[in-house]
Amino acid sequence: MSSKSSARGESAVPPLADTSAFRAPPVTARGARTRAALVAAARVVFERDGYLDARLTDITAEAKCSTGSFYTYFSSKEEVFLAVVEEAQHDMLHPGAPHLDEDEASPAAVIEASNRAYLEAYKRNAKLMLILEQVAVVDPKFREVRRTRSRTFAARNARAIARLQEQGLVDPGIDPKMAAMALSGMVSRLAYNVFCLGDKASMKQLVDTTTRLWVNALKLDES
Amino acid sequence: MSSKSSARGESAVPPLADTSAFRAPPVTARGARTRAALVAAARVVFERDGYLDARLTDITAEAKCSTGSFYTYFSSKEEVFLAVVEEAQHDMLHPGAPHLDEDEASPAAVIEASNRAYLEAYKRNAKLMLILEQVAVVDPKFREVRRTRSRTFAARNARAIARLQEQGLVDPGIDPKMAAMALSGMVSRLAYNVFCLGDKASMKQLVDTTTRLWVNALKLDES
Amino acid sequence: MSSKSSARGESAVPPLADTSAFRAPPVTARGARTRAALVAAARVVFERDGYLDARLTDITAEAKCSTGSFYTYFSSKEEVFLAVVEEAQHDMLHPGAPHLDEDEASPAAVIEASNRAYLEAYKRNAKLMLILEQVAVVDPKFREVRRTRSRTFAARNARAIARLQEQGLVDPGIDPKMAAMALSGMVSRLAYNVFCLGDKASMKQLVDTTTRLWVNALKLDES
Amino acid sequence: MSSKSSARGESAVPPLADTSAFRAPPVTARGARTRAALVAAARVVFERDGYLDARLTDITAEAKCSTGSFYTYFSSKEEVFLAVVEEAQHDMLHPGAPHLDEDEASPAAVIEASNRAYLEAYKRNAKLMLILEQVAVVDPKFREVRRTRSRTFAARNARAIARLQEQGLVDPGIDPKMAAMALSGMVSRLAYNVFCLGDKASMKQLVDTTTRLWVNALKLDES
DNA sequence: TATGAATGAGGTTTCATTCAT
DNA sequence: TATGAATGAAACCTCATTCAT
Repeated sequence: MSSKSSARGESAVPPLADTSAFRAPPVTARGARTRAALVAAARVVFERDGYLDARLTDITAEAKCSTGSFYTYFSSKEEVFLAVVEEAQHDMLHPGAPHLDEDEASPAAVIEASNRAYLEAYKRNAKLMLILEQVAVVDPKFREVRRTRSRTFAARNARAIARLQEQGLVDPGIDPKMAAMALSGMVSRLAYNVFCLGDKASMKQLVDTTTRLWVNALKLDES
Repeated sequence: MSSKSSARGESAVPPLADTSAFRAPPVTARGARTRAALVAAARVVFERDGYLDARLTDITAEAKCSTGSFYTYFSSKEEVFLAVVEEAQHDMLHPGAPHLDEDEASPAAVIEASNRAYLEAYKRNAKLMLILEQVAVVDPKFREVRRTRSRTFAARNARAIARLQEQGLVDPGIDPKMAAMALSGMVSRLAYNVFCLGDKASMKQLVDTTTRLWVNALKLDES
Repeated sequence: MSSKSSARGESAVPPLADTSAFRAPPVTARGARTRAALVAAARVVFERDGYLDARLTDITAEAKCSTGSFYTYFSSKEEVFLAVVEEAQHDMLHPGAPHLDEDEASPAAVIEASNRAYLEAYKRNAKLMLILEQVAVVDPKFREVRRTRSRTFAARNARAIARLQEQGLVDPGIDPKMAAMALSGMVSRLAYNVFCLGDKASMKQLVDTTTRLWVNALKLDES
Repeated sequence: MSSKSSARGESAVPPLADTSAFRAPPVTARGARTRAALVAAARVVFERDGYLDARLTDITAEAKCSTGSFYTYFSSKEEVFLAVVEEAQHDMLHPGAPHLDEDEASPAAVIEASNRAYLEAYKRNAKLMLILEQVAVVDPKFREVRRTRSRTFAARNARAIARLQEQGLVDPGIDPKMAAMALSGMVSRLAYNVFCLGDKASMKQLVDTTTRLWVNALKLDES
């Protein structure tokens, strides 16, 4: 259970948790295949049944392997869930869509692109995010996973706001960290309400509204 | 167990659920005391252990009565939880603090007072809100309770924004409903992050930031 | 889990363990009946199948009650076993047979009566003693139970030897405690070998041999 | 797996079991090394975890070889344990210490030397003896191993007592076999209590007490 | 109105052993 | 001779709810 820090290259994204002390990773190709099948199967089952109602035997059945094999790679339901969430989290934090060149595009366009990317990634992973929200309430480990996402976005946005303030484009009376926390939260809560809880709004409405409110809230000078 | 709306006089707050079909309310004074003790005990146990880990026997033990007595007043765990949440929800929607007179105070002052009242009510009920968030994910009935709160606030705010637009004080390009949803969500998500998940921010920071962002976002004319 | 000392009146026998913190004892007659049935059933199953192979469901089936009822009275297999062993231990330490009056009977007769009583009690409880021996190796709690028995006998015998030394009837060069430990061990090991492991010897041989060896070993003056 | 006796030359020690039908002994030097590493590792793991809790994977990990390799040399957990116990049993029955010359030394000195040798060998192998005691209760094959040790000592002692009776040095009223069984048991039970269960006594106390009690019990004429 | 004993379904987890490479 | 992934049966325990007293 010792905590070895695992370098992840230049990525600014902190790892979800120390997974190095868990089950040993597979050394053969067959092992890797089985493990991957289990993670994929787990995602299916978790999204279908929720965390609590997901039964390990359903996961192994879906992965077409025996119960025992599950424990070759994971030591508990919690641990597969972490593996599944880690994949999704990666997609959330690094959506494939190419970022706009911040030097060329207008700040408003950058904000719009960023909000759209976030909302679309959220939509792709909505079911899992719902489950994560539920588990995070109960399990501190997953609470941390969830907060890692929030804080990563908030920090990213705080830096962007500060930069715009330096350029004289944004209301200098604003605290970049608090504003970033509030505005990021606004977007994610909206995403949660719409994609997870079923509030009604189109993607266009979401992108337009969030972008306009960001721009207004920051008093972004669009001249 | 289905949720029929039942008028409750002039209150604008929709009831959480139809409680008329549940257990008959206590008729004797002793019965009323026992029931009250159970609700209080349930709040303690739910806040301490969470919904799923709360055991009925712990609640009855805390209330110093027998297991059987529980079923004299409630027909299930769900039902006591509803009773507990109903109390808290009432406090959230009708915080004791006197509202400013909207006709005399400036719009910004009204927004600030409103945000402060919300944040303080959230803080008082944070533990329970956390549990409710968890249960809402799983149980549609409580999802409804949660959304009732969101929509009550959003609707209230949407009306206020529309009124300010009519008075020419707010950016007419804004969709009052979407903006209200987004801005209310911003406040509640902030409250959730800080009071439930432990993010760090002072009450002053929260009130100042949310107020400024609301004012900016709406392009509220403060002249 | 707090450890309340429970007085047991004038008995010199220490309790096996603190059972007061376990499940609450039954308060109704029906409860007492069920609990007693479970203990009796447990003894049957443990003696038949051994500790490890004893399944809780076999015990409840034998006691004609549901699995759940088991957990009303005991929190684990370990705990019923303790209850069963406690009964047997009581029989071992207080065999019903009336002790000889030590003032009137000759010391050798007292020794013989004592050895016979021990051997007969051991024979009655042999199956359970075997199981206890097995469990004691693994579980410190039961190791303590087992040592309690050894030490109770050794202490009792040490006092008797010391008294005889004071009366000038026994070799003064003997250390009463070590001798008692050794001679008590001799009898119990013999009992174990014969009644548990199947070595062959008649009760008469056992009583005669142990008595003679005790008398000789202590150089008991029989004049 | 049945236990056929197979002569092993002049040794008076009966073999524990027929090992000829087990896995073929290693033919290469590497194989011999692996097998030896497994036996050594098994002793470590058995002493540390007990028989039941010892996992084959722990043994192979300790021996730094793969799971599969285990089955190249042993066909089951039982079989390694037998190999481990056989080594220890050999040490118990043939302690390296040179026996006194029975023709020259006094009988009491022979008894003392014999008891000391036994107690010291027991001390060396105490942990394993504890495990064996546990397994013997459950598995007839190991019960036999254990009884082999008891009976070997008892028989050896019975012959010695009979010889001393023939020489007129010992109480003729004693049954040599029963006395040997009882007195050997006394020593081994003492060793078990002190070295396995943690009763307190020094080696000197043990040797002095057992020797004196033997001498007294046999009414050994030391003139 | 109060009591507390009884119910019972069903998922998680373990690890000796096999066998394809 | 060495490797390590795959197998799968089997049993403990929980706790919301009922109901006889």
